[in-house]
Amino acid sequence: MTAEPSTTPRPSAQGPGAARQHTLRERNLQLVARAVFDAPTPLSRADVAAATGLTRATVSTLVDRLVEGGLVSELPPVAAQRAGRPAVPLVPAGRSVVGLGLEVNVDYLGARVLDLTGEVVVSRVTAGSFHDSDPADVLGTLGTLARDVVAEVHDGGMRLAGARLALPGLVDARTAELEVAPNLGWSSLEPVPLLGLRGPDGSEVPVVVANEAKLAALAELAGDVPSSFLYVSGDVGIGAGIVVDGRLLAAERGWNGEVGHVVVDPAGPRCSCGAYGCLEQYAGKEEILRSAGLPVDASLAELLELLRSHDRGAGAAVQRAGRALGSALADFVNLLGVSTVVLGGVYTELEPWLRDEVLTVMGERVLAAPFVSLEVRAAQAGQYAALSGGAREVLREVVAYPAAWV
Amino acid sequence: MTAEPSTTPRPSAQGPGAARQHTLRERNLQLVARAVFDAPTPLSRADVAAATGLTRATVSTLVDRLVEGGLVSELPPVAAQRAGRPAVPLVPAGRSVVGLGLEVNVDYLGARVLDLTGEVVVSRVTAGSFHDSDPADVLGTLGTLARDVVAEVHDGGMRLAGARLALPGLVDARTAELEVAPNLGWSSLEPVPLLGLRGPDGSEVPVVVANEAKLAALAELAGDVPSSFLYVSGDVGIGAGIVVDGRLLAAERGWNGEVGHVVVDPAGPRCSCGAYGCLEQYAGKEEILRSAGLPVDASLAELLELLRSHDRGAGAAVQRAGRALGSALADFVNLLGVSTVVLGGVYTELEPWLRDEVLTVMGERVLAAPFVSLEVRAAQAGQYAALSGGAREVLREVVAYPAAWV
DNA sequence: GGCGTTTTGTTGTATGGCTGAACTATTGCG
DNA sequence: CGCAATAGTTCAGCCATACAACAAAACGCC
Repeated sequence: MTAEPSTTPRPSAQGPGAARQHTLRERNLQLVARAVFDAPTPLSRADVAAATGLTRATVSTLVDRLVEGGLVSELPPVAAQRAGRPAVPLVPAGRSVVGLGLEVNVDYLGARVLDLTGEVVVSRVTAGSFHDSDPADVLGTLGTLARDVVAEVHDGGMRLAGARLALPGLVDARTAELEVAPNLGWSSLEPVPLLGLRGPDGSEVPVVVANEAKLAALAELAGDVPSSFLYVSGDVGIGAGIVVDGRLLAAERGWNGEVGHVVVDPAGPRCSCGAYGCLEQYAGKEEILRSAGLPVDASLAELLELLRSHDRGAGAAVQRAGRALGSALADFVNLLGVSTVVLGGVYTELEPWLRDEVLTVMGERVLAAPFVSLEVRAAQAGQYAALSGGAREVLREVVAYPAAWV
Repeated sequence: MTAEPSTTPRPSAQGPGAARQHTLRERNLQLVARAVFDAPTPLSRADVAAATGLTRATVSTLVDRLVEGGLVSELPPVAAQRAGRPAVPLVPAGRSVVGLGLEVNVDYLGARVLDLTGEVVVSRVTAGSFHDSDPADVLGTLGTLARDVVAEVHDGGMRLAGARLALPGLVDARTAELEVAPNLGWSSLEPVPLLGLRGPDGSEVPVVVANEAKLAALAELAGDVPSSFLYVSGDVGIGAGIVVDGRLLAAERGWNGEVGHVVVDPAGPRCSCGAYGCLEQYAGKEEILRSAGLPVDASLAELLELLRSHDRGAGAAVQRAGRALGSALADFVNLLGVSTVVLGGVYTELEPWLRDEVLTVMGERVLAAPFVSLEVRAAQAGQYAALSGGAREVLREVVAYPAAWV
């Protein structure tokens, strides 16, 4: 278990390396895997051939490999209504290869395992309060939890492809270092060794660290969002993930999407970052609560309660946040040319009260507004989206480089 | 002339199509071409083999194809200082395959031809005043100019790979339609047919339309910029190009980089776009001139004159623009995670007076500022950068898909 | 119920492009 | 002048795909 492929640098399926014979294999395996995994309804080998442009002969050998490798399963052939030999439906293999999502956030930590069908195999979340916590302590706890989960998965005969650790802060994708996580009070540390995560057979489990909002953004891809969108996650801080063609837009060191400190009003209140009038001072969770007349450590439920009872102050607070958010998102859309915005984090449940203000301001400020239809919607991935997004991302790589598994 | 390849949809070198034997050829041709074109000093066949990981045998046949196709030239073998058979240096072929850049801007139009070495083969620019002009008229004039240039190139025995038309406005990349160009007074038209451009042998010349600032951004790649940067071009309007890994970041319909209407101050002056306090109201060319005490149709030279003589008002005007620009760029950098900003258009010459303010404000507002070194520099591509950038972009595609030319 | 039709999946054979090793070409050096 | 070193070429072998023929398993029609 805890397989070899993820440790190797990466197959040259589309890398800049020299293309050899086996490169063809890799690419076509990927092509076939994508066809099977992306199809809304199970395809047969012949369908795959038609979809990919490969011949049925080639598709047959490739599919056989994927079945052997445990990435694809064959369903019992179902007699169609038309003439001809019945086709064998191909589907993603369940409970075979799985991905692990891990997360530490301000008020919980958890682990979740997904299989290639997208189903949840195990999910364990523990509530807690990790404001100004000890990294070694918290990550050690998560590591223990993760080890249990990995063992359980292993006993079930599944193979773990890898793991993603989501953290609410600035993560350097190259060095796997957490630069700073203000709301945890953590800074400048390497989280992976602190997990101490090993497979039951003592093998290494490859863990990649990433920003929480970005992984949550990827979780949306399980739904019916377009392949390019902007995900904005509101909490104490405000993070964002930019998804283009189903993949995160990568920056030099992974430090993009820092929407929380976009200028809303240079004459506004001073922000913790040192500047004035940042978005966080208008649409951050604590600021919304405060301006709704609640204590900053109040729960989202309390705010929703007020909103549902048409409380004046709460309504005004959320409207104020909506205007600021709309202004920042308009900048975002002008710069990136994306037309769909998904609201995550606390914004998900506030969406009914935020939506109108956000759309109004965006309509005013987005230059291309007359030509495109801007869409703002609530996130659909449910709670602990980053856990699912992380696991999903691991599995996306499996499908993208299936050659390592056959 | 005016070759066939660009009309075909596109070779499947990295497209999602099925990988066949000849796909290997295409990819490795591309690999070898890139190696030869990107090398700072001429490589031999053996060097290319070492750089790409292909065997010398394979490289030899591939290079022979590229030489036959006129993309690569062999220099006379120069006896090295060390032992062994002297190597044959390979270089991009000059005056063989060429790209055409076209542009209509507010006060000029022009055409420029570059060859694969990056050298200018022909360049013709005509001054004019195209504020509120007739599109058919102006594009017809440009078409005539272009036809002359194409004929000249053809008579010189060169082959034209294609053309890019740069326009200062919102261009839909899919439909090749110009949505709106405020400073020309144009809207909703198809520019390419109005050019009426045909090769001397009556063949079609494939023309792709693009935004002027984006093509100017690509021209910077000829210099020593990093492969990812942000290009901001100041003029009456303010445009931007986002370059990631040497390529423009593509949005759904090509409408990104609209930095001119980013929020600087919601309490600021009303903008022509309908919103308040847009960047253009602080750092647009006309606003800078006005606040420097010059008429809005004054030339950049007059402003520079004032600045050089340490005029108070002019200095303050540029500082004000610099602060606003810094604020907008900080948002940009926070969102995209790029650390290099190139100042183009009128900002190029204003850079010495802008730079400090821009960097100061960015240092305050960029969240990752403590961890990265932000760089702000003046554009280096010279005048009419979009002409060079457009021609360059045509040739980049030739190098990226050399299989069509061998 | 047999038989043609239709569609799926498999089994050869042919082909193109890369590798690897041997070979030729051309220089420097002792 | 012969040897070592480096560049480039030639040729057999291999691998993954295409193409075509074939086997399998249904339907339907008389």
